[in-house]
Amino acid sequence: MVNSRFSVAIHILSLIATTSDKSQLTSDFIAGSVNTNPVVVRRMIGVLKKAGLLTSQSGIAGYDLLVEPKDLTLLAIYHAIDGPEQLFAIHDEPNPACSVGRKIQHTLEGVYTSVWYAMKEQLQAQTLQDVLDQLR
Amino acid sequence: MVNSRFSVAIHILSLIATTSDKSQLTSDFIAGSVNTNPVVVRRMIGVLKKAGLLTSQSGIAGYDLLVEPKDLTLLAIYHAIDGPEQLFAIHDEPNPACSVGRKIQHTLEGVYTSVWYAMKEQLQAQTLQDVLDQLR
DNA sequence: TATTCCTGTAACTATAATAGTTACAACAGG
DNA sequence: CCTGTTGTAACTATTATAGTTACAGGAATA
Repeated sequence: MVNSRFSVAIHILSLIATTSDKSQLTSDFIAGSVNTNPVVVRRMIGVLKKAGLLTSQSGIAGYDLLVEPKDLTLLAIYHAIDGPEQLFAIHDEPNPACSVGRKIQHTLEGVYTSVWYAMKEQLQAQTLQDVLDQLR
Repeated sequence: MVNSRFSVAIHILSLIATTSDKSQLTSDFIAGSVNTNPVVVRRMIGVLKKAGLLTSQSGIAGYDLLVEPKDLTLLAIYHAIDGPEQLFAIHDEPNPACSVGRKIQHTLEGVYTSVWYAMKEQLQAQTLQDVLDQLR
């Protein structure tokens, strides 16, 4: 199972999208909703900011989305947090002297790529707005 | 990224399927092809055996598949090694006092389920025989 | 200006997953 | 017996993840 960063990122973005009172929207407040540490939140927000999904100003409470929820696909969020394009790890340096070992990496890459594409399609089909609609 | 057990399992099963000289097929030989420790191989084989995919006899070299490669889907292998049905972790105990926190877990479960189904379909569509064909 | 609240970030710690390793009991067959 | 093998428990090393402490610096305001 992959880590919970993707979940936390979606949670944070949902809060930013739905909280109208910006002065309330501090990393401390967000951390209280996510149930984690404010630094973990600020760290994640730094990543999302770097990816161009939101803005913030040092010293001032509040964050703003730079992309409309309906235009923000879950795939874009996934990429923002640097989610891997390969779901399954492939073991290192299988034996090239063995006919299976020689070709297994390339073969598995093909298999995993088809799996990843199917996943990708799902992530692209859903936006932050869809998530917000379900949160109501 | 998920661990490499799935890759190792497929590698091991491929070797068992393609090695005709059973006396050669020891955990040591397999470990040499995978490039890992024989105990790691025996451990994994124990798991696959428990799932009913192969047999072995204590003290005797050689393993035998119990399912025809063409009938063995990658999904079955994935399930055998207890691959999680949920790809992404969801953070624990979001704040129920917050409207987002209250519903985020359920919402994300729905999102991740649709992603998992797409993945599942791909894993079910490919068999060990497909892998063997590509290894040639 | 001093105070307060906030962001941004570095550095450290704790925990858990993963894989690798050592060790050894038990089985098979010459 | 002796050798080579499987099956398993137990331990270690490495890494990823998340949580935490600490603090520099911006912004607003009394």
